[in-house]
Amino acid sequence: MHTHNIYADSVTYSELIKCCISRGAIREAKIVHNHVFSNGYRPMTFLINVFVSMYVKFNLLDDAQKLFDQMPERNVVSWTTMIAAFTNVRDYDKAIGFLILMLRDGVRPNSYTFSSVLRACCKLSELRQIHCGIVKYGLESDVFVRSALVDIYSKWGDLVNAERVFSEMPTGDLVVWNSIIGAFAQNNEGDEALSLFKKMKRCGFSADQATLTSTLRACTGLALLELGQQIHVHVLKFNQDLTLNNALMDMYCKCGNLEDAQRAFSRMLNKDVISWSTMIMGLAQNGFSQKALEMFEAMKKAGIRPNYVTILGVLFACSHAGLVDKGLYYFNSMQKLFGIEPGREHYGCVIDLLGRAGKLDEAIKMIHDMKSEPDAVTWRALLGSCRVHQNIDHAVYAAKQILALDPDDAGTYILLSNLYAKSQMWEDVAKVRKIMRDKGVMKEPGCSWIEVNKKVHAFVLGDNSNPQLDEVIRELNKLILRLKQVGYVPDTNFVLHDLEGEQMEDSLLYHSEKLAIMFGMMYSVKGKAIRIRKNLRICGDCHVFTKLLSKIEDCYIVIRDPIRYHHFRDGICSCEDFW
DNA sequence: TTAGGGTTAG
Repeated sequence: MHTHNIYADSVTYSELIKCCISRGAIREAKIVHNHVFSNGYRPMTFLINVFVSMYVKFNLLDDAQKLFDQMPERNVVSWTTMIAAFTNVRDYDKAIGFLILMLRDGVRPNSYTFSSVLRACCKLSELRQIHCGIVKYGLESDVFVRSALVDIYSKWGDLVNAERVFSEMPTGDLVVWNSIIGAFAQNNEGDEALSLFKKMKRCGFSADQATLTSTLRACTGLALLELGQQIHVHVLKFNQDLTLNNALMDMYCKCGNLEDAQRAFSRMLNKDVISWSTMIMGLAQNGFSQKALEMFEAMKKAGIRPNYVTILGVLFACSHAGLVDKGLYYFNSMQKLFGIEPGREHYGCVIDLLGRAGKLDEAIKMIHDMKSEPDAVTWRALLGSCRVHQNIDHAVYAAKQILALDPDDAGTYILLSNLYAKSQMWEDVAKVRKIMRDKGVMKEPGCSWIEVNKKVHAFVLGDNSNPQLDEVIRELNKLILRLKQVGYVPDTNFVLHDLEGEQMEDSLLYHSEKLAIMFGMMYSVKGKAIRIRKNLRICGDCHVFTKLLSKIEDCYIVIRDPIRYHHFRDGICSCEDFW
């Protein structure tokens, strides 16, 4: 048989190997391999490629490489198979190394090669070089190459070039659309992601799992519950897609709708570590710490191994419920119990945990004990606690550390100046304000969003462009009067700077969340939850205001700030005034 | 006739 038609033999062998691969028959495949290479038979390059890729598919990369090394000649497929294999196991160095060897060998890369190797770029400059290669070889219009380019530019945060690759070529398929929608969704540009989603549908493409997952992520970022619910309808078509259901659950959690999140969670037949971690973190951020910890126990019982992120959720729950001992227990034993080395973020949670509980000295000690270098986020956790406990000395210390690492951090200047103001240290307030002016550091204006009838309404402190603003303020004034009659006193401690009396109270009265809540009360369906998302953390006065309001007007209000959620009902907030 | 792109939790 060996002396007859080599080509016909090769085709037969490759069919045989395909059979082995589809059945996962490694032993049989190896027998075929040995047979082919015995008796001095010299297989064609394409047949050896089949064996190389067979070993790759069986995750036997060493065997694949051994065979590759022995090949008398290698074509573009041989090289590309190895490059793709290294990229898939994240051995990016080797993938790029093989690309260079391939070029040196005089083999011309094609669209398969580039679509595989792009993920292996470890910096933007490397990516630019490979992009040049793509243009040079005339492969920039290949849809596989384009989707890979869009994706990798977005992973490096370069949305400008991602968008350029997307829009400068008229050709495109669903995956290219998914890449660009995912690019914006992953970089917190939900609005743009959603508008591309609409555009995609107008172009006649229908959404698949990946599209819906990214679109849900955009809704999650913007807290668009109504739109998210609309997408939920389409999710049902892909009933048990794990990734998509995880995204759906997260959307409900981040929109403060825990009932639907839990409903989605319990409907899932398969749950992975992300499903559980999402639910744990979702419960914790919404103030249901106890439930989050119960969920963690259930997860372990279900035999799912916690990972780095899971433990962050657990620590977050402990810290926001004031469970110091429990949190410290998990932190101190995470290595032993789950084999997870505490990272910077875990330290951040524990510093927060200690700080909230008023153990500021222990929190500082924890920072000094950290294995990794503390970063601005670490110090901010401490500063937040100093704010809660009004500890000026430690606050100044923490603020200095933050500003050394991040000199333009407006939030830190504001926090510091608020602390000084609260302690009536007006000279220090003025000093901080002066530094801000000199450095040109601008305070991010407070902004709140509310979705009513699938439309998003934004309220920004000091911005009068909203046409309904006058009406909202009129109603808000009436409401404030009613609240004052039942004991509401605006807490001017939260107004920074040098305003006095009436004026001081004014800027506080119109904080963006108050406007958004008022708008919600005026225009959304009565009895329905009023859900607000805001860009800054809620201030103490708005917190008091909203609690009282939920009681007097018998309404349910959910406010999501950048860190956590507040559910106001019947005069009580789910955070138990601890945030 | 072998090789390729997009989706989830902090």
